Amino acid sequence: MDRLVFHIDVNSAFLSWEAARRVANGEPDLRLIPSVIGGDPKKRTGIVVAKSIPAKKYGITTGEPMATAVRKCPGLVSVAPDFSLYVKNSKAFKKICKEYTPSMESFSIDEVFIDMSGMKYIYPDPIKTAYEIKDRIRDELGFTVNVGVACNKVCAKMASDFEKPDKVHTLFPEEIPTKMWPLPVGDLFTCGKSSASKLLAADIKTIGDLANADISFIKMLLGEKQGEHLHKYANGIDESPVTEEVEDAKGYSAETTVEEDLDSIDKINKMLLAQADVVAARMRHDEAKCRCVSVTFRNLDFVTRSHQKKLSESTDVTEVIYDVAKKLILESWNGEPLRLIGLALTDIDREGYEQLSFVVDERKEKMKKLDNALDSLRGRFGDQSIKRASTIDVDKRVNRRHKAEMDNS
DNA sequence: CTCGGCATCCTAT
DNA sequence: CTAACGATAGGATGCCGAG
Repeated sequence: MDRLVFHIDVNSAFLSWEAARRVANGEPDLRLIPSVIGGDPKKRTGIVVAKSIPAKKYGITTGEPMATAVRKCPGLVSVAPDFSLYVKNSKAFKKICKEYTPSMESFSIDEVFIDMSGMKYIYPDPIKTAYEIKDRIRDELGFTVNVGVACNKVCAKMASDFEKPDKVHTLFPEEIPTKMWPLPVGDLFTCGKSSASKLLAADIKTIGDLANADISFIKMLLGEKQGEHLHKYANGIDESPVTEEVEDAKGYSAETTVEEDLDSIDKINKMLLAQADVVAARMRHDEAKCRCVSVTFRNLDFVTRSHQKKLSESTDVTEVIYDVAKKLILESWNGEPLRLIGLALTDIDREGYEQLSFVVDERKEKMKKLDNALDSLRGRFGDQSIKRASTIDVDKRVNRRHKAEMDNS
């Protein structure tokens, strides 16, 4: 039995949400002028996160440095991101989507899949329902979405990416050759830069070329998994279910591009402590521990390296994590200046109770109490309220925006 | 030969 | 003139050494 899946995607989400707020305040509509959401163009970390359609006409692309965007369009209006606004809008948008079926998967802050297969009797006309959802979001919330209607997630996602904004598109099996196959192969979901260039080198230019190519040849080109996936996607095949449950995190990480290069072990360690503090607190909030710590760093030539270590025992103690991180950087950093430093905790352990040992490690218990005290203060006053004295001077460089702020009410 | 550990690459929003 | 450029997460892959 064929499924019925919708993919609902907010058009230029961050920019639309900022624009909708301004319009509600009687201010001009950012969507009608060349505008972007992005960082400070004077800082090297400033990139374009979202763009208006007029900005796109100047050749401005998502992800490009703010400085080049301004060069392409001197009058460009740029607005700094406001994450709390996005969380509010995201929730409102998902609430409407969820009214149509119990089976909704949050794919990102601005995208959902909904499974409408079981809704045939309540919503007998899928296209009409798709239009209704789209129009309700526009009229009630003040921003537009695209809806893709298909038999599986990949086709629904490809369909929602057709003409924008404020559109409903279908991609049913019989439409695949005409609507999807003519597209450049790089437009296929999960066909990124690397896969696209390998395929192009083999003269596979369109999704149709890929769909009709020999599967074992594609696997040879792209590797076993990626080859299999892309070949199936190109043929419109995707069995993956729409899943409501939010999966537990498999890792916690923080990385920071610094404004001033890190050229001493001291500066690096301060960053690592600030990151250990933030990332371990997030992990503890989820009642998780990690068994692996890794550091990542990037030099001025953009060469990125990483070094990791598996622990003999899982931990959630900031101090332990920081100690391992210091050791890792000591073992792997060659002294060259760095533009980025990061800390990741993986190999997550969610087994409830830790084993009681006969010998209680007093030091460990004390550190744990300190962490708990810090966590509860953070819980009450927010992440910013408490800092270790030694990290205060680097703290403003640490980006504390994280998933916990995004998810969950 | 298989497996775990590790470094790196790829992809997404 | 070029290339320049985020944070976070998950998965894949290739290599190496141990058993």
